[in-house]
Amino acid sequence: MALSPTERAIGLMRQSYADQVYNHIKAMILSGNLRQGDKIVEDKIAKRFGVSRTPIREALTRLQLYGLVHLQPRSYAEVVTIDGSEARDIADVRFHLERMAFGLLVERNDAATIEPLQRAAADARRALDGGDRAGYFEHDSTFHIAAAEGSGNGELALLYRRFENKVQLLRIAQEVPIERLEIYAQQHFDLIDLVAAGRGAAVDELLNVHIIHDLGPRSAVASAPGGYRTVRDS
Amino acid sequence: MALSPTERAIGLMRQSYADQVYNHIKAMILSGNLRQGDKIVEDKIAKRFGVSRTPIREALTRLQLYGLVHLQPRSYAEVVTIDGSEARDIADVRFHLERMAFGLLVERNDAATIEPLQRAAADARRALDGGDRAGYFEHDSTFHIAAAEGSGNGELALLYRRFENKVQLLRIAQEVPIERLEIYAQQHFDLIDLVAAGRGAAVDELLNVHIIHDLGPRSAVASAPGGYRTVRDS
DNA sequence: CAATGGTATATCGCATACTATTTTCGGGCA
DNA sequence: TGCCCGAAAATAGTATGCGATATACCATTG
Repeated sequence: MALSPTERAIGLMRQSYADQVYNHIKAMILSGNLRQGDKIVEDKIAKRFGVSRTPIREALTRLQLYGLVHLQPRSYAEVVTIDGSEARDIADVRFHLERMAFGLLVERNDAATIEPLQRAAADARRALDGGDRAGYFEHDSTFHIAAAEGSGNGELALLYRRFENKVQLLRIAQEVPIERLEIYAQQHFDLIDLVAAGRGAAVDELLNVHIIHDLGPRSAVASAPGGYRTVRDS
Repeated sequence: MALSPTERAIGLMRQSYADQVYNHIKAMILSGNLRQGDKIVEDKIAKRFGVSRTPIREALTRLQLYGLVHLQPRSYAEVVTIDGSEARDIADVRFHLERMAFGLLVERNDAATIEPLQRAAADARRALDGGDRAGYFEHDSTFHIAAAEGSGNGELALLYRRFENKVQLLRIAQEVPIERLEIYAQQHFDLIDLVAAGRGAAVDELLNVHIIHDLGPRSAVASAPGGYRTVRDS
C-alpha cells in the first residue's frame, strides 16, 4: 500500500489512501470476495492495508453513499444485502435510466459515440467464450456505462455510474446461469444495431427484456408493431 | 453545537457531529447562505462549530458525493457551480426520474399515497402567498420527494432524494421570478388531479412543462390528444 | 512591464490517542 | 433450562498533531 520511494520522490501520489482503499474494497465486494452481509471492521481493514483508520473511514463513507455497504452508527459496517423486492426495484430504476440514455443515443445517431459500446460488447462476448465470468460482468458494466456516457448528458452519466455499483452487486448475487449470459451478450449487439437503425421503440422494448428479464414484469413497455422480435431482425 | 449536559446524561446523541455539520452546511448552501463557488475551509468551519476537523471532513465527503461541493485534493473545497449546460442536463434527468415516479403513482391509483403530495402542494401555495420564497422551495422539494417516496420503489426514492439536492441548488441559483413560482404551485395541484384521474399521458406532458419549462426543450414528450391543455381541465 | 522562479503561507491527508457507545459473554437467579 | 443483568471486550466517533502539497505573493530578470 505504501508508495515506493521513487513515487514519493517524484511526487506521483495520484491517488490518496482513501481512494485506493475505496477501490480495493469495492473490487472485493464486486468480485464476490466480500459477500452480502459480511462484517466490515475499520480496524481490521486498516491493519490489513497498513494505514490508519482515517482513510478507511473515508472510503467506507463513500461506499455507503454508493449503496454498497451499510454503516450502522456506533456499530460495525456490513456489505449491503439485496432482497428480491429491492432487486426488482433496482432493475426497474435501471430500466428507466437506460431508456433515457439509449433514447439520447438514438437521437444523436452518431457512429463514433456507439463505438465504445461496440467494443465493450465484443469484449464481453470474448470473455464469455473464454469462460471468464467475472470478465464478462466487467465488460457488461462497461457497455451500459458507455451508453450513459455517450448520451451526452453528464448528469445522467454520473448518476448511472454510481447506480451501476449496486447493479453489479446484484449481478454477483443472482448467480445467473451461463446460458442467460449468452443471451445478454447477444442482446448487446442487437441493441447497437437497433440504435444505429434509429428504431427507438424497438430499443425500449429490447432494453426492457434485457434488464427486467425474469424478475417479473413491472415496467413492461407496450409491444409496438414492428418492435423487437428476434435477434438480428433489423 | 456542543450537546447540553442533559442530552449527554440521557444519552440522547441521536446525531453525530458529522451529521449535524452535514445538515447545517447543506442548509447553508440550499438557503443561499453559501453561494456557488464559495470557498469552504475545513479549519474555519471546525472552529465555527467548535468541533475538530474530523467530523467536518466526513460531512464534506458526503456533501461532495451528493454533488453539492467540489473537493479539490490537497486544496480547499468549493460549493459547486452549475452552468447552463449542466442545468439542462439536471432538468432532463429529473424529468425522467419523475416520469417514472408519477407513472407508478398513476398505476397505484391510491388516494392515501397522494395525500402527502396534496399537503405539500398546499403548504407551498401558502408559503408563496405569504411571500416566503425559501419556504416555497422547501415545500416544492417535499412535493416531488413525496412523489418518489409514494411510487413504492425504494431505490427510486433513494436516488431521487439524493439527486434532489442538486435540483434545490439549481432552484436557488436560477432566481426564478415569482410569477413563475405561482405557475409551478398551481401545476402541483394539476398534477395531483391528473394522477387521480389516471391520465398518465397528460401527467407526462405536464411534468415536462413543469420541469423542463424554459430551459429549452430537449426531452419533449409528444403531445397526446386530450393531453394537458390548461389548469383544471380534468 | 511581463514572465519566471522561489519562498512563505494556507490547507489538506493521515497517524495516533482518547472517549463513548454498542456488543458480547458469562454468571446468578427464577 | 432459560433469562436477565453486569462487566469486559469490541468498535466506532472525535480530538490533536505532524508532515506533505497546493496556492499566493513577492522578488528577480529579460
